[in-house]
Amino acid sequence: MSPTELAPDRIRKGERTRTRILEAAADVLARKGYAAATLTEIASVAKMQAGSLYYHFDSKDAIVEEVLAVGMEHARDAIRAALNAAGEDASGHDRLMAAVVAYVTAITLDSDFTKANIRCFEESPEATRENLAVPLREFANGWVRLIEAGQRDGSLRSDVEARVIARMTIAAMNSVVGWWRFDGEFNIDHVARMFARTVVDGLAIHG
Amino acid sequence: MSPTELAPDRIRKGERTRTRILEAAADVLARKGYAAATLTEIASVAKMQAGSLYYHFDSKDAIVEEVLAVGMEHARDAIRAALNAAGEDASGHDRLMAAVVAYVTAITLDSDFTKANIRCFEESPEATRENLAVPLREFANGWVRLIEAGQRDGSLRSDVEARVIARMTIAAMNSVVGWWRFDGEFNIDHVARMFARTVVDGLAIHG
DNA sequence: GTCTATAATTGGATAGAC
DNA sequence: GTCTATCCAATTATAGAC
Repeated sequence: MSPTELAPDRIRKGERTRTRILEAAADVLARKGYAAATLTEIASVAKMQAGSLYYHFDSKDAIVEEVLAVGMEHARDAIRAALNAAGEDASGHDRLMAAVVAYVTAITLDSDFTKANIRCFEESPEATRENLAVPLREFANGWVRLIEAGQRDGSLRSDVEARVIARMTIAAMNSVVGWWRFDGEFNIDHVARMFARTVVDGLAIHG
Repeated sequence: MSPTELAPDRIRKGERTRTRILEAAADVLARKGYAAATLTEIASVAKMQAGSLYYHFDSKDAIVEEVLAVGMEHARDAIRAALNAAGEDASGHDRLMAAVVAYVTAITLDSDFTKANIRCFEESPEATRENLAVPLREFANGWVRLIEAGQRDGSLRSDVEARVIARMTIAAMNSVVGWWRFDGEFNIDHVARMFARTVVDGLAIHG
């Protein structure tokens, strides 16, 4: 907190504009995908001109990268909260179930950041994907650890490879953002529970 | 068969070039995605110049559309063959299991056309997706019917919505092309059976 | 049928006024 | 901080020679 820093409300103003741009970018990226998302449209949604974006960001890819990173954080936070609610001593099966329901709910009902991340990560340039490799791997590893914990405590079947099933589960959950609509036929909580019942109970040891 | 048609070997020659272009396009589309696949690179792989493509096709999107359509046909054929082999009187559970193994195998080991379809369909222009809406819906409906048949004959659980689980299953299977490598850690037949065990046995009625 | 050359368009990025 | 004007690179598509 040095005396040379800007006045508090001036910081907030600059931050607000930056946030407005990121929200606009998340909206456009989620709807159009990486390549079709133009700076002109992002600026338009943010109610400014394309050139003005460069005062706040160095490049299109810098904007995209931050949107995707925020999307991953949102998802991670939602899962963490659900796992804390479930408790450390719940079975691996029950914790995986809770994580699936939380994640599916988060990516459909929450901000556009998670949707943008899911839709655009694979389409984005290699440099962007490399910069996000650490949080992405951490995200994937979280699912692997959940499954492995269930295999260890005997609540999930052990004759499948946790790393493979984790990838499969993530893809299955992510697909929901491609077709689910808020005003559609299915209640998202209903969808999330069907997923959990199929994938998680498919892993369950029945007895 | 009018007398004005071209000589047979001339037809074959023209067809071969056309096929070479489609194969080159499938290769590039599968590796780079829709937007990053340039006509220059497609032409280069097909050993010709970009301008020459226009003798055989009207536009980039015409090429893309045909590649994606062929990809869907390949996948459909692989599934059909497996279902025929399983037989009409196999249980819904066993037929779904056979279809999953066949499809996962097809999209990883077969031509680039299926991979291009899986990677590029969502990124492709709206007009392209609309033109392919009928075969796509037919593909999805095939999985729904497989699941519903199993629910009717009592071999699959009925407390989930077949349309939702079909979409989930398709996405889970498609995700394999994103990470599986021929020379990687996992045998694809092994992966396919793990998927079938998890998703299909997750739907199974245990007793 | 294929090539070379080029038109036409688009979209990311920069410069300078205000 | 934002705008307007403009540059520059890339890419689809066309024209005409061979």
